[in-house]
Amino acid sequence: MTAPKTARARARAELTKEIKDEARRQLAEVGANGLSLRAVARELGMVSSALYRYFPSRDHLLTELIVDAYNAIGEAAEQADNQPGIAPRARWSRIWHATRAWAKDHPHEYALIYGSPIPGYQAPQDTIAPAGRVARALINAMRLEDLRTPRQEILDPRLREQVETVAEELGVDIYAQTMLRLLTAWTQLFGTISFELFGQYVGSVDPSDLYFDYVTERMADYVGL
Amino acid sequence: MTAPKTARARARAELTKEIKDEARRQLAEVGANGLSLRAVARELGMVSSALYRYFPSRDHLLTELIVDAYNAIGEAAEQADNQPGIAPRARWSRIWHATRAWAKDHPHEYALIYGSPIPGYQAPQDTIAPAGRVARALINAMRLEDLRTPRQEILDPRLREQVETVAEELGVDIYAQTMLRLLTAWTQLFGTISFELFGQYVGSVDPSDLYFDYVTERMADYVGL
DNA sequence: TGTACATCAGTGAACGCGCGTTCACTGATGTAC
DNA sequence: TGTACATCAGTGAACGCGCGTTCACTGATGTAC
Repeated sequence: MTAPKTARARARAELTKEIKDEARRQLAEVGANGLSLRAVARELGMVSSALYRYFPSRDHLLTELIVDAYNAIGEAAEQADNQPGIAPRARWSRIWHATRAWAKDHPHEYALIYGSPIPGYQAPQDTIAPAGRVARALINAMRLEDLRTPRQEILDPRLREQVETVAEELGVDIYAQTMLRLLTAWTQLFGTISFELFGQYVGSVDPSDLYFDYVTERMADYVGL
Repeated sequence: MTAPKTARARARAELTKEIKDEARRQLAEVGANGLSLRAVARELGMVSSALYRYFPSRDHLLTELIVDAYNAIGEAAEQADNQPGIAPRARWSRIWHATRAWAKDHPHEYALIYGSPIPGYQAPQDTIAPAGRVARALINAMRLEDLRTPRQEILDPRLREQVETVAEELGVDIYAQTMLRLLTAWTQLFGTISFELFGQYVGSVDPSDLYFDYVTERMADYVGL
């Protein structure tokens, strides 16, 4: 976080970045499980043990890649929503499309965060906050009156409690039913992207561009936009 | 498919099953990428080369596990819907819950089919048919009048064509908009299960039982049940 | 401004391990006559 | 029913490969006085 001053610090920051970039490149070829420190070092013309000056272990490198990926997709979503004076429904649509675009541009990083968990790997706390950025962007796109629209739906009181806790933690004043619908739309967003990237739409809506447009609209309706 | 007659054939069928069972057991521990023929053989008290009498390669074994998993989750869905005289909406709900229950009971087999693609592995044609069984079960639960309810929704003609092709292949007379909503609900079903199993609901709707009930109902509404 | 010492990056060898697949082979089971 | 031959299952050794991590080390960069 502090600005690098010495040549050594600058070199360190640069090499750290190069290691992560090369690791990302390899991720795209062999997936998270195949990611090998030795191969990364080889590609950078270093000896494998040198990497241990930068990352204490393979898992630590993976964790950084995961956090970076959550932040990158979150930032893509936020960037799509940085234009002033746009109607909520258009903002919603822009966020959906930007999220999908990032995923299609970085399929293996996407798989790293929204695919199967890596066996033996335990996600540390650091991943939780960045993991919520896309969801947060979607909520931000909604007006207060959208969040507070009441609905006639039976709701189990224990489920209501669960979502009200989440809303509190997010610091959002949101009607429980709307929160649930947002949660469902959020699931739909990533479910649709995952199905597209992981090949489940082959033989039905593949290519999925039009279908994605369609779902974006349906889910905007669904959350009351 | 033919009944085993000779002792040799019986032994072969049994060992093939034992190999797959052991492979599934290991899948649960180390995931698809970690699945090792040598480890499977070791566990069965065989020498690793012996497995090549049963499966020509590791990829072939994986393919069989994938096909088996699709069939198992499909069968779970169908089994849930084999009781006569139940209303469509209840059938829908039973299928949703049975699918989730199978996934929770077999998280690693679920990840094998609905998680990130295995790098370097190419799914052969054999997986396509069994992959559709859950979707087919959902359609079967609906009445003809549910499938044919018209809706006032703008639909891109190219998207309409895409889904009408699917409907034809399925041999179902279904209104295009309803087909799309089914596709969305199908995505929601697996998106929700994946998010639950892959840990995305940690910190919000975890445990997810009540939330899953809720989504099941919302999606039944959504498809017009 | 110059020197002495501390910090750090990168090396190269080693440890201990695992993997998929091939191949020539032995011995048991099945088949045709 | 018995024999001769063909088929098949399983062995054990080998090929050629890759991995994460540790450790004692050299030499360059940074810091304090």
